[in-house]
Amino acid sequence: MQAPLEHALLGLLQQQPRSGYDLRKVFATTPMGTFSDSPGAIYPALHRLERRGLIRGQIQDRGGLRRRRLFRLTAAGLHAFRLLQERPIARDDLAHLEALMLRFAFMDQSLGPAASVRFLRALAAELAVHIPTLRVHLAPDMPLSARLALEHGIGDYKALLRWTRSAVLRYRGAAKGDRLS
Amino acid sequence: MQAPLEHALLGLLQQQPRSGYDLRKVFATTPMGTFSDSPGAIYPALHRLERRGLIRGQIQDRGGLRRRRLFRLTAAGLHAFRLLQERPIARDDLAHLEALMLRFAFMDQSLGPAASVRFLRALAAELAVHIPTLRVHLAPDMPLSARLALEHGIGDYKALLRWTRSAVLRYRGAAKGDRLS
DNA sequence: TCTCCCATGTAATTCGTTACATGATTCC
DNA sequence: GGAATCATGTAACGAATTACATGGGAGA
Repeated sequence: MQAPLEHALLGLLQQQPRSGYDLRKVFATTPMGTFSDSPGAIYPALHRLERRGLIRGQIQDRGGLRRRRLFRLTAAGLHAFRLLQERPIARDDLAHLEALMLRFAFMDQSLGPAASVRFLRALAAELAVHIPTLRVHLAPDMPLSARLALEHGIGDYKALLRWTRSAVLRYRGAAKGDRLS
Repeated sequence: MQAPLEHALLGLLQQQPRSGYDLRKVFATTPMGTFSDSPGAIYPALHRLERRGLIRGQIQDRGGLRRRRLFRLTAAGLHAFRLLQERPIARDDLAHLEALMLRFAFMDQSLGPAASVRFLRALAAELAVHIPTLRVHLAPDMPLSARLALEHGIGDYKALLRWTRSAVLRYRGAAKGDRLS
């Protein structure tokens, strides 16, 4: 299972049980808005995950109000989600940074802080290799807008690399804070 | 036509005539690697664009070597591409920055530097409205990885805002350079 | 001969989009 | 009474993915 939507759904359901409507609201109102909140995307995806045994929906009858289905991860679903979270960072993943960041956002809850730090280090290593390959495309005769766009792209990866380092430091700080309290 | 792939293909064909294979190589070897270079994506997309009269493929018979089809924009295709490039920046576009940057990369060639500057200003205005709405989601009790990911997202938009301003200055500098030379 | 690169295509399947359909409750 | 919100679904269509198929040339 490669599909980013299903990955996101598993991550959100791992946090807490939610209904399809709850999930739609997450996509409609939070920074996870890269995903569509349309019912035609979400309900079929939930049914697929349920058919594969990764989630289970429980109908709630709440006197009067329309019934809703609360979905939660099964043991198999939790396992599948952890596998997705653990998978090593590939070269092509750098072309989809939003997906990587979403993965990282769920990292503490799925695999714990130590895995988060490992993820940050692996990401930094990939970035260090990738960034120099981008500069090659900076030709002297490009249109200015093309050049600026490419410069922005490179700057973006460099900023991400700086972020990975500061994020590792934040984990150190958090660990020290734990010991002190 | 909303499809990002078709938008990218029109942009690349507007730069110069290319074959399907040429286009695949662009996606495989340049920073435009967000798009798939698989033949199952590109050839059908080219056929669609040709059926709609936006591009025209000319078969080259090059004694011995396998024939290739060189595609170029038609007048209708150029018009359609300009419309795509001109379209105002919408709120939801901010969730897909890569698509926006790609649009900008083609801006000088499709609409000229004045349009590029207008685009940068419009983008800055949208960002100024959008960034404050993200901070709301920084809750005190988030897992650290989630918090760091969100902080990165916000920092990313802020860096983009700074970039728009420096890019406008680069256009001013370029104009001044033109006058001086 | 074998592999790599050039070059174009199709078929099966899956997934997302748009639009439509339904139905209850709350608030004005 | 009408609009907004809660809540779940389906149908038609379009498009991407993966995998397969084909065929020629160049160089080891």
